Amino acid sequence: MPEDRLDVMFRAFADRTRLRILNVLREGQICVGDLVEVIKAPQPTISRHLAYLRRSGLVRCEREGNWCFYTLAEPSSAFHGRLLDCLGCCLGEVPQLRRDMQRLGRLRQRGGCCDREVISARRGGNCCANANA
Amino acid sequence: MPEDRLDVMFRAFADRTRLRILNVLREGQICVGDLVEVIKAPQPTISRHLAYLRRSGLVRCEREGNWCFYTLAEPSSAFHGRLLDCLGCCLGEVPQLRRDMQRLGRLRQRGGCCDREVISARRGGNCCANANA
DNA sequence: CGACTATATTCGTTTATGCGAATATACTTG
DNA sequence: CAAGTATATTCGCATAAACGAATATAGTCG
Repeated sequence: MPEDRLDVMFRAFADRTRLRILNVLREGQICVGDLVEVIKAPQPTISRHLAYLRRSGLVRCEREGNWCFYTLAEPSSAFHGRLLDCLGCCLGEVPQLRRDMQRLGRLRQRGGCCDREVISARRGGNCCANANA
Repeated sequence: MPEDRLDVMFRAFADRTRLRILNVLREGQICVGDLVEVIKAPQPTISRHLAYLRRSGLVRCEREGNWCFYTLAEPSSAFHGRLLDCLGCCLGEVPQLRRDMQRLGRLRQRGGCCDREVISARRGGNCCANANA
């Protein structure tokens, strides 16, 4: 366990985009495309922050077909656990996080980009508003 | 209460020197000169980090004659409280913090730079190894 | 295998952050 | 008020961190 793991974790929380991602993950697993929708940031930005969070040990990623589902990692130490407690308190202090939760709720209702039914119903047009194609 | 107060607090913890200062403050109030001794960093560096911590609301400062005594601020929110809980866990994960505590202990034994007895006993030579004079 | 979708990474640039050196300020004491 | 001590701030620089744009990779499906 590297000596600076702790600094890296604190830094993860110190960036607003990463904090928002972590907060969204509290509601359970989510795929990258849905995160892009909820956070409303470009996909590469989200992926880069997710990479940071992976390296820091705060999130885990599980691939399923084309999709990568991210979840909060199980606390690996007392410190890690307390940090997640902080996360729980953030909602009360940052309106932006509440707005994210609202968007997440609406997204869940209509089915995210990796929802099987949604996918089969969809003819053309891709999931996460990639400006690429 | 500014919207980004929370980010600022997280960032306070994300710097190793500031984390060390906060950890030392858990033992009670301390003057800047003693902090310089314990952390073993130049005085302007310490003062700059203390300024950051003051602005973030994490520490308070009380002047007494020539000395400024710093203490951890009372938690101003649930979030703030949880953040301090994290701080308590850091000791178990960062050996450097334990070494700081040892230096602090030894310093307390022989009396810090603002110890009245030490001051009166001292003839010439200043407190905090300022390279200025 | 080729087209397509979802996600990840790289590159170049901008911006934020920390530091050393120098200096300023606040207070005390003679 | 002058000298001395403790602390704070400013400035210039070096490094780190975040971002947009472009591109690469991994998987699916026909």
